[in-house]
Amino acid sequence: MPELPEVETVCRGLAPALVQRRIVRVNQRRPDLRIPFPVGFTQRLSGRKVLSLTRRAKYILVHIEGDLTLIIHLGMSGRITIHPPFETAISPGRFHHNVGKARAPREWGPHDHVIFELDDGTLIVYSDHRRFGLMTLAQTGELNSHALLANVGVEPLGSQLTPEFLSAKLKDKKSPIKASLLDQRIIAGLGNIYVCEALFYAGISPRRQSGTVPGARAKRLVDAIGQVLRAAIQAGGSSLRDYAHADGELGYFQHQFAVYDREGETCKAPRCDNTIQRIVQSGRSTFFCSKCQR
DNA sequence: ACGAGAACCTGTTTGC
DNA sequence: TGCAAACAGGTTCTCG
Repeated sequence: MPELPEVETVCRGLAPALVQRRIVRVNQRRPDLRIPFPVGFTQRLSGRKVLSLTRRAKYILVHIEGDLTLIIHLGMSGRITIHPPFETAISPGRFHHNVGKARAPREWGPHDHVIFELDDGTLIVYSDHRRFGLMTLAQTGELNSHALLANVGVEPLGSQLTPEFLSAKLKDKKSPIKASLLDQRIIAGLGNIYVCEALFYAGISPRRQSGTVPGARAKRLVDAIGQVLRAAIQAGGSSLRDYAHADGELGYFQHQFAVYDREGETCKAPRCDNTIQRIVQSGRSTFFCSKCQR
């Protein structure tokens, strides 16, 4: 899934299609994703106008008139695609453009779980084959206290992520720094890829105890996190297997990772000939250079 | 209270 | 070639 840069990219891609449009119909094709859809999900959205889109951590927040916000999480494999009205389905999951003709009745693929129809005929399709994603509704005015958002930490690209803040959070922790950076209650939005990448650029071993990071290392880490995330957003998010841009293109940008998924390959640091290692930390792959990261 | 591991689910890749 | 195991961007629950 999408980590913060991918979610940000989806948000930005979705906004022009959604904002100021009215949702005319919602086709909810199963009772749940990771969690059940809320009662009245389709009815509460139908006929309402979308005011704006924002992102908090890895959540997409679709703000809708009438104090309503649609909260979307893409999980590991969630995608959102935009299908303009002139597009016609040729088979489940495949499309071609057919300008000027009415939309043909279409079949949906087994993983197309929610289809939003907008007042200009555009379809917004949420697909998620692993179903680790979720959608729910909240009152816009009470978003910050919503169970899903109440405990998320600071935005890594916001002004709140400072070396002092991070130092204070890590000070008494014994767990490896890798685990702390994945903890959404501290920094919201980092995932497995960008944690590996940020630790590499900061020159910090993923195995290092969190409590030994405060100080100069925390400064390097904050800088590295910002640098890595900004670069990824600039590049339009990293396209991996299950991720597509909001416009539905598989527009394949091959992100150049320094360490992620590069086990056995040579370290990219200027004068390093070391081999990237893969280890498993709390059940997830970590990639790092044991010479550059201490 | 904390941290590691399992569970949730399906598809793809890897290894024997 | 074929089948089974391992693995995948995340979150949340349980157990020690």
